[in-house]
Amino acid sequence: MAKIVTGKNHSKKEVILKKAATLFKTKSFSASSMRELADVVGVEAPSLYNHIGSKSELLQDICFKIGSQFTEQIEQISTSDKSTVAKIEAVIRFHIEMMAENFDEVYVANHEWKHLNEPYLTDFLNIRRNYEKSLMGFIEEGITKNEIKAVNPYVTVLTILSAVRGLEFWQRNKKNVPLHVLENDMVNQLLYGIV
Amino acid sequence: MAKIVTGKNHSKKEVILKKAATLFKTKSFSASSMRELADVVGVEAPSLYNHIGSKSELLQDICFKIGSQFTEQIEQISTSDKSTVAKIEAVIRFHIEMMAENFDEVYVANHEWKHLNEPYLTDFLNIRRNYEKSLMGFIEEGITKNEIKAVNPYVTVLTILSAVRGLEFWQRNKKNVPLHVLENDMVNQLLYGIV
DNA sequence: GAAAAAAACTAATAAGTGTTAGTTTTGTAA
DNA sequence: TTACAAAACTAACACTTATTAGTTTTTTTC
Repeated sequence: MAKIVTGKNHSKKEVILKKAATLFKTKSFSASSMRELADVVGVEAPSLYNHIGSKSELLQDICFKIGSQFTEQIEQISTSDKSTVAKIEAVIRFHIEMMAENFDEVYVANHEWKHLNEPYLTDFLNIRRNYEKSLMGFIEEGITKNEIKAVNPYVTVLTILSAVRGLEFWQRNKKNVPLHVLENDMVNQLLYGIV
Repeated sequence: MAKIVTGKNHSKKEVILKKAATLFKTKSFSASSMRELADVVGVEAPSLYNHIGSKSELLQDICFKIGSQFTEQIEQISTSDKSTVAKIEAVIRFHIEMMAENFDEVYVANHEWKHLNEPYLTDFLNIRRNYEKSLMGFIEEGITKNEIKAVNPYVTVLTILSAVRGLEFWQRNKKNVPLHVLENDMVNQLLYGIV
């Protein structure tokens, strides 16, 4: 009889969630089966249900855990006394660090949210929309204060968020390009350009 | 007995491919069934097989059609006599236009290539790697010629490609932000920054 | 209009899906 | 040791999956 091995400070559900994130990232949510997940966890598929409610619930937990971490952070940056440019920089750096530390979960939240059921799908999209609004607020504030060029705030938010989201492709080159180089160069390009 | 309606200059396979791209974009490749596709096409599922080889083949066709369009374009830009900055700008603008004109296919190629079977998966990744190398060549050339700051070329490529890939999120806001504004502002931010 | 080819159909297959029921084993407290 | 709960197991269900076989209908060609 196999057993779920839990490290210290990790419930069995957390172990399952972590392995699910890795599986969903690698194979996508829909193409991942509960039997495959069970294999990775080292247990028979039905045994998973002693710890989790459903396959959907796994996706929900991953997406909202990441979602709330980002929300929390941007609220903290909002209420700080940084300059607007420094706020934007802080957002970019936080994205990069989240990507570095919670790659699988962030990847899944970014790519597989589409498979959330209602009402979670709507909730998740609202969280994201609010996040984008906060960041857009920084941009607008920066333009008002003449700290930032008169650009279209929406396009700027789109560009920044897309750029940091693309960090998933960096993973394979981790060794060649260390984190701090990536962080500094990306911040510099997005804020000051390359020309 | 239902029938596949083909507009002029479109084979029945092309009709299926177009609808498949839309379906795969909306629901993801794995979560899309041949029965759903058949529904959209207006025919029973087995009838599709008179025109296509398999579900996988649909994904292959979509990915490689888009892949070769990008490859062709970057080769053309490579052999042009533009300045390096102008070359980079041309790449960004081409991405935006491709996204605007072939949204579904580009989206699927960007998101669902993971589900390609071998040897197609390897081939596709090679195509992408070569594309990235070409773009990286422009950056390196620009640095050598002092037209571009001394940045890390890999990070720059990553940032640019991620930004343009993120245009998929722009679709919903098409009406508020017209294409030429998006194009100009994104080019400007990536080349000249926002500060 | 007859013959051939293309493209639709129905029926079926084998494999895989998430999940439940019921049972047995394991770990914990008294 | 005994009782109880947690967590594993096997077996099974109801469905869905891509795809094939075989047949019928439609379209094209002469």
